[in-house]
Amino acid sequence: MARKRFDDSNCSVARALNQVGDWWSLLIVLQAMYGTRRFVDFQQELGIAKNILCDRLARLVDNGVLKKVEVGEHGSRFEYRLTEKGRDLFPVVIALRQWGDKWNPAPDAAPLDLRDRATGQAIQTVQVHNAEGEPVTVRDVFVPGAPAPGTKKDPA
Amino acid sequence: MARKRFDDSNCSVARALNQVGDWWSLLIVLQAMYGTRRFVDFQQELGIAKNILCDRLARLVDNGVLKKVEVGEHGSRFEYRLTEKGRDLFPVVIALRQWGDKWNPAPDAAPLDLRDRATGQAIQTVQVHNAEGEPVTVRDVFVPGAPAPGTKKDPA
DNA sequence: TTAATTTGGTTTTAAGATGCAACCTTATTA
DNA sequence: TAATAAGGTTGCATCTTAAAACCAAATTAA
Repeated sequence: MARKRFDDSNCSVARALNQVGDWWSLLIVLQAMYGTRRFVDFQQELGIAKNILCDRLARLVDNGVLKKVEVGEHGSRFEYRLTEKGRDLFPVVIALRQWGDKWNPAPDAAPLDLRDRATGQAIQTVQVHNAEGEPVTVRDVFVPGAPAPGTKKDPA
Repeated sequence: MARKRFDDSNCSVARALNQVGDWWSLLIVLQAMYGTRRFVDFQQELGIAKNILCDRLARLVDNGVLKKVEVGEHGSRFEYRLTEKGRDLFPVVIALRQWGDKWNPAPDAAPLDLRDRATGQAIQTVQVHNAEGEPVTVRDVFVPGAPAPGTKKDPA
């Protein structure tokens, strides 16, 4: 059977995953944030098959995450650049990267050292903040109107 | 050919995606954050096939994102609960959800209204902050030692 | 106490997705 | 003019996936 699609799910995480939730798409976005723009560069840096790269780039363009720009200097060459929608994935990618660095430290690579251009200092760990700006965990929050966790059925 | 695995990639995002980067895993984590713990509840709420759910739960347990707890009250029944590693995905999931709400607003569902238990107020949008606590975008940051974006090769 | 149901799985089977290699077309370079 | 690079497309073998059928143990209902 076909892989399930979530285009019309009423969960926005599911719909988001429909756009960037496969193996390669988010890595392509990550590479784009690192400055990669050209087909061959994506291919080499990610080690991705060309047909898959074609498909994913096209899909990301369709979804408005990337835009395909014909660069005139060399004739029919293209660049894939992040749109605002794509750049807006920055917190997602960074949060994921920090999670990976924390819980699956690289055997040989240093954790992400991302610095603010203005100050030269490292950025903070991405967290969820309440209205006062204090970090909160999943245990500190609730969804209005939803049953409290663990009380839905079969309350153990 | 088999799907490429990234267990030993030196990119922590790739390794993170190896653990929670497929379609279902992150949705399972999301459901777990909403309080779901039982096999059947995951199945019903996600509409996922049982064999896939089995596989993903086992994989998440293997990766230390969930733990499988035998609940004694009814004999051989189990609960799947988030570990600290799993709860630590909170900023990732929330950032993704907010991105989805912003760029692919639900046709019929309201955007996430997540509130701080202590204050009752809505949480903030997840952002990347510099050392001073000011939000930064992908354009405001750099990786020490890396070439500036767009200057690597074939500088257009 | 027997039958039906729930829970948590495994198996089977098809339709898709993936990776690799080969090929193709249009530019550019030698 | 030949060779190479960029950006794809096509075919094929192999995996993965989804759905439904099936299963066994533990409850619950009658």
